[in-house]
Amino acid sequence: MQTPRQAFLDDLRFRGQLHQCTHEAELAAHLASPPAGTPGGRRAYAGFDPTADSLTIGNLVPIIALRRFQLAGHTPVVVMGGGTGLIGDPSGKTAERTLRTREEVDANVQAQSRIFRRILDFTGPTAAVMVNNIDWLGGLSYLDALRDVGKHFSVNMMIQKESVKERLHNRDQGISYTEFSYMILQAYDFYHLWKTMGVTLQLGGSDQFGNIVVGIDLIRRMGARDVMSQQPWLATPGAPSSRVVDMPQLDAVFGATWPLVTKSDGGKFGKTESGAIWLTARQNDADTSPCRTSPFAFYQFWLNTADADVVKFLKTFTFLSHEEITDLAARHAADPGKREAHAALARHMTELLHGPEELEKVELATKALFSKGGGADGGGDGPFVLPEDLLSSAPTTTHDKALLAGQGMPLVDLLALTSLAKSKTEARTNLSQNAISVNGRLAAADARVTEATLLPGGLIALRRGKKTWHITKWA
RNA sequence: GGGUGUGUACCGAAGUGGUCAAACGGGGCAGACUGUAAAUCUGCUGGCUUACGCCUUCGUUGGUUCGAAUCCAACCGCACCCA
Repeated sequence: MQTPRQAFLDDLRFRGQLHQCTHEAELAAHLASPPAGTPGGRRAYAGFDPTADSLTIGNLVPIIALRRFQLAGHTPVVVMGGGTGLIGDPSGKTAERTLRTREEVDANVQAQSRIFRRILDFTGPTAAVMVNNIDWLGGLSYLDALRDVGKHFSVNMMIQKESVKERLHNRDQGISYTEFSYMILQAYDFYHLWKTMGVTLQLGGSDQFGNIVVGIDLIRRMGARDVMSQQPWLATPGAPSSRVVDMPQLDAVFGATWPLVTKSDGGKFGKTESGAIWLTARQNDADTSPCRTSPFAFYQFWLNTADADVVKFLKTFTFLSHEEITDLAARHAADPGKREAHAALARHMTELLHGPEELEKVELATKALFSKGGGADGGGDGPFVLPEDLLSSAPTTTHDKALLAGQGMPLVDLLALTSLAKSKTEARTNLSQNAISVNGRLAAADARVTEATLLPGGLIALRRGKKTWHITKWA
């Protein structure tokens, strides 16, 4: 019987989340046997770039990987790139990045930490640790860095790296010395975490494998000195020591990567027509304005996962057990139309990021808007009931109530003022195609809105197609 | 610095004096069918107009012409080659 700590890698493998891994067998053994007196197990880290004040679902994979690590009985370490974020990672980027100011980066680090507190457990023996690499990179002197760190890097090796090579051979988009050095900083991060906190594993996306290996290399080189001074956590009696006899502890440093998330239709994961899917709805807890991605939109994103992707996403993103996932996959195969797997995915993710209360609201709204005979598609019987969530998630505009007096105004004119149509012509097109509903009822091409159209609260709810809503307020 | 190309709508790409709001493909939006999928089919895709039609647009600015995306000039951008 495996212990949870051992099972970490197998879990990742089941979920298709193990792409590359250094010394897999040794890593498995390493995870299985943390030294006595360390209830927190082993320590692994993943880095995050504070380029925005929130994270998108593209960033979800590393957070979830850390949480899996934690659930397996180990200690996750979140490294906020407050320092590296000032530089910018050239991986996968075709153009030099714009530099952020230090204030921007600091603010982003603060804002993002909410998300980590939500998913990771910061209490108990395996309490997650959050650190900011500005704390050690910020104080690094240029000369010291060149002497102590830079000496271990061969430029010949660095220019072989894919992320750099691409930019070197691109005639009109070169790479600055700044971004070229990014690799060194990331490697130094790993070294620093290893030395001061005993972090022995770095997790990252497959595009990070090169950087991770460079970090491992650096630890082997710089660490040779440190071993001599007998760092206590390096004395790991249970650790495998077969590889390098004279320097066993230095061998116990690992990297593992997951594959980049792809969609079956080749589209970019995490992007919709209306932009990226964010993990938070608001700028901060005090903010009440609708922005980012509402819980409703978040839920809908997952619910609309393509059939071909749904099982993969369950494996990648949820903490459901292998049995539950296998079961859902079977049910999905048996009756795709029922969309049980989609619903489970959407529920799980929404609850994880937004909590049970929000999930409940979102599900009510979904039911009201989409189920047959619900408020939005009532088809004539009973008053239209506007789901509360729509008020906060749908785009809203305010208009002068005087426009509704008497004959009111043509619906065409109103649509052109909303996010639903860019011009009257477009509005007319939509109307003639029976795409527009007012307060849940299909609207005629020559329809007008009057005071009689108003819902309680002075609102009129417009819908284009099946899913696109716009709320108008009248005052 | 020299040469040769090239610039058309959201993107790609036809169009080389009137019949051009500009073929075709992709993308987008909507409808039908379904499951709030996928695939398929249909419509729309510069603006205003119930409509006839009108207005603005083919890198920019001028010019030739009754008439210019199309011809001329200058300028700007981009690509490749030479230095």
